[in-house]
Amino acid sequence: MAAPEGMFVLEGRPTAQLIADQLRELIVQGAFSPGQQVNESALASQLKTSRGPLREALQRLCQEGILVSKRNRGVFVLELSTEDIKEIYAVREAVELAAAHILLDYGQEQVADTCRELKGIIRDMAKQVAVSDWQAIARLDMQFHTAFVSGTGNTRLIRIYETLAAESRMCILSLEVAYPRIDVLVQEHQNLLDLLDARDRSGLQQAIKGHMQKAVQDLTLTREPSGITA
Amino acid sequence: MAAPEGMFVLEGRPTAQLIADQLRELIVQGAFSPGQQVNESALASQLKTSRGPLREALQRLCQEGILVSKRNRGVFVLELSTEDIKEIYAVREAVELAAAHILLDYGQEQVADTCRELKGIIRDMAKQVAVSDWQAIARLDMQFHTAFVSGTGNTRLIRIYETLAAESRMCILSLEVAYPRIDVLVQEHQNLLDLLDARDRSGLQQAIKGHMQKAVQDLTLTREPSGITA
DNA sequence: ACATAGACTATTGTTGACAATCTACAGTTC
DNA sequence: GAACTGTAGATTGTCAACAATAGTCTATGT
Repeated sequence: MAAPEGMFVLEGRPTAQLIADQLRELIVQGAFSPGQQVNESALASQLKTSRGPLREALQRLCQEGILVSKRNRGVFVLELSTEDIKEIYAVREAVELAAAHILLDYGQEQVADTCRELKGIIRDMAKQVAVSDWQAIARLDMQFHTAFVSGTGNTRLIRIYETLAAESRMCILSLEVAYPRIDVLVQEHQNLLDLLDARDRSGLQQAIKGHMQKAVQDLTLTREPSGITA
Repeated sequence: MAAPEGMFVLEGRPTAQLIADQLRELIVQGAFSPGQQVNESALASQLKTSRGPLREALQRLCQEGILVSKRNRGVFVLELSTEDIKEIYAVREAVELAAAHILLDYGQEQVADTCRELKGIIRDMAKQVAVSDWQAIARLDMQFHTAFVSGTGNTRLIRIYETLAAESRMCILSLEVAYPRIDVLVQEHQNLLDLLDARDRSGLQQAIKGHMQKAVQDLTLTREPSGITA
């Protein structure tokens, strides 16, 4: 018996995961300041739940890396160092490069859906750039890259990237307005899309590397004015 | 006041993490059969703890992917499909390729420690091959690759790879003796080490790709005799 | 005045009991 | 005999109270 279309099981996912998703969104939106301790009891009552499920959710976020746990001390919001930023973008580069290769191994028609989705995101991005809604731009930026990786259909790659996306949003958030080149932003993503659509493997590869390198530069320069490159 | 050398805080890590590590090792060693339900109460008493901490540990393992959780049903040991195997090795390839590039961007002397460690692992592997201790061989195999990635020093990349390593061991376990070419095993890893030591970037790149491709072939062929390659 | 020892407080870690939900089996009806 | 409904058992999900730990503040002695 096939379930009627549009009818889905109520809350099929575990509660802890739902709470974790909610909390993650709060954190990447900056509801907590970096380094701040997360009080279990307070949060539990705020989210209308008990400490048990909440602790399970915190466990998840600790493993994802956006929270850090210290025994008998509690959990704290991750403080990002320049080292962290470099790490995050190095891994993002690796994942996106892999995604690019996987996508280009597929046929043109299989990539079409992804291209269409990316195109839509770029259009939305352009709109938000016109209004200078930074929060929305940051979200769409990550949405673009997440959609790109999702195109591979590799669930593990996608899961990994979602974690990286959350951390990236924290990076961007932690230094406020960190998009020094708004005008280039849309153009740069459009370029990635064009290269994918043109199936230009080495071009796309180079573009991804460049995109990540620039991001790290932008993010680290505002932190360490002269750049203490070890 | 710096803590005295060699003296470490008793159980500095959260309990849930310790339990998770213990459980992961049990699962990877095959103490549970794939698809089997994990009974919380039973496990809790076995591990001399309560259901609370145990559930937190299970959350961790669910997120890692070696357990799957169904609401109001419980958690079950992951059943690996051929699709899963392809996914896992695709991501492993991506991570190891990234690790290779990062390592080769370092200086020769920085890579030396990693090479030394890898050499030791290969030596141990050769010993276990002589005795045909499959469990030990599987462990050393993953230890080699984990050490390789650890050489990068990128904590995020390492964490990702540890999860993949656990899943890989489950792959190998689920089809019993899955090393059809014992003699080549040591040689193949030695080859990877030599290429790293020689700083042969493209050679190492190709070797990693080949290594992973062969692994997927070995693992999937025993499952689907004629290979239903979609 | 400074350092140290003690108690105090706030927060986490753990436990056991209670409630909600699902699967399986048995009984009933067509 | 087959299909459906209702009940029973087991297991997970949730909660609130208890215990333990780390950090802080104060008091005391040198």
